[in-house]
Amino acid sequence: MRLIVANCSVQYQGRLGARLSPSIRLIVLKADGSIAIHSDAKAFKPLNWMNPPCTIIERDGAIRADTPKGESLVIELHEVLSDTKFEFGIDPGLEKDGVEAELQELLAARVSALREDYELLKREYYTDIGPVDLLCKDGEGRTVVVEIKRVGEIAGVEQLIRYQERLDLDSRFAPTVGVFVAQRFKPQAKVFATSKGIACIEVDLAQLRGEVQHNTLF
Amino acid sequence: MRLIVANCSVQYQGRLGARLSPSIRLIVLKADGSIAIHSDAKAFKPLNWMNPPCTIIERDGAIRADTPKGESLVIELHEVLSDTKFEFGIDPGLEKDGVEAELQELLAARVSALREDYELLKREYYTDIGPVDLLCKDGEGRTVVVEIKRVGEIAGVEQLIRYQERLDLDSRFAPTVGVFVAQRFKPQAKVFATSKGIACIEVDLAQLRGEVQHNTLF
DNA sequence: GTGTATATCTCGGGG
DNA sequence: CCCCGAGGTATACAC
Repeated sequence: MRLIVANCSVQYQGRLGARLSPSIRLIVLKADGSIAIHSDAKAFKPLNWMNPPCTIIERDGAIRADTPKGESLVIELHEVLSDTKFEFGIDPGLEKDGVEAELQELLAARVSALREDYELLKREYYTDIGPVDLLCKDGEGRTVVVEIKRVGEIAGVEQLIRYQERLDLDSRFAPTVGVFVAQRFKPQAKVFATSKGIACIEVDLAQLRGEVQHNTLF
Repeated sequence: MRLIVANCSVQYQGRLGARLSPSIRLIVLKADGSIAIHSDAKAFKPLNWMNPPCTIIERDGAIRADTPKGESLVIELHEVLSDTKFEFGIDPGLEKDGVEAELQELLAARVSALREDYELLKREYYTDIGPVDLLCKDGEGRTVVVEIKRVGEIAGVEQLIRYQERLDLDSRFAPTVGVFVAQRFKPQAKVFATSKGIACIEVDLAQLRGEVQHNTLF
């Protein structure tokens, strides 16, 4: 990783056009060929950046990066305050928990937590318009399409409806029942889902963890 | 801006849980109180981060940040390779062109580019479920709801349908006509839109710029 | 490669 | 505050 602190101007042309007039900024050149230009505010987003693969040329106080797709980033260095280089090695990477995937995993292991008579048919059932989180069968033999979100919003309801419409075309599944599961629901999403005949079930991650743990132990 | 290169471990607890086992990384502490931890790959996304407002405490070779909302980030510094500080001043900021807003502006200035008989009623018409990009009237006096995207995808069609359904409840507008405008359409989105009776119009940004320019000049 | 969904999304704007 | 939508979204994953 190479870190340059410099007064610089930047120009990006590609998916859109973007310019940075002269100011002091941090320029990060990473081992994978990526470039990021940061101001002294906002942790997350660089002002400008370039993703690999790109060819980087440096000369005459300027750094230029071009991608095969025709994007270009030009950094003019007016005054370099610092220019250092470090060897990092390979990062072991980030471990996460509490994302939607874990919620899906926990619910797949115990769909009866949603409703007693549910039985899991398939987790991540792939339709040609995207994957259904959980496909279940209820006590009356109806196919239940389950969409899981951390936060239940309108877009999730629409996603669920798309899947239902798709599966309703298949005689093995039609007519389907839709169930929207989340740790928290936006009120509008709940209203919208209900108006479409979709049940909203609020689940608690910590509680689910405990239940599945209990299931595994005994 | 303070730049620390160090062998460190990181733990985040908040919206989810995340851990980083020991490795060399770049830690960026910005003037606004934000913190970002970067590995030597991927330009855009930090491995871990913290947004302001947060209170940062440093002691015993550890940096700890807490937000009022109960998020916490703990960085343990095992070995510091570099620790430098720079004054940046205020950044003049990023200037962009070619984003959706420009497309919307250009089309608002000349809705007849979409269809000859269109007349603009209102740009950014606010409904209670979100803003309609352009509200127009066609030659037959029908209300036209226009949704603009740089790239036309299924989600955009659903957004448009939501607005239409909302405006169809209003006798001043009902029944509405839906028009989906983009510089480029995903085939699925086109199929879906057409099946819902929504017209897809592909526009060219450069051409629109020229036309509006022409309009302004003569 | 395209297509789809997720994200500690971030960021900005309006009410 | 929240809600909503855009983003050069990035990133992961299945087909």
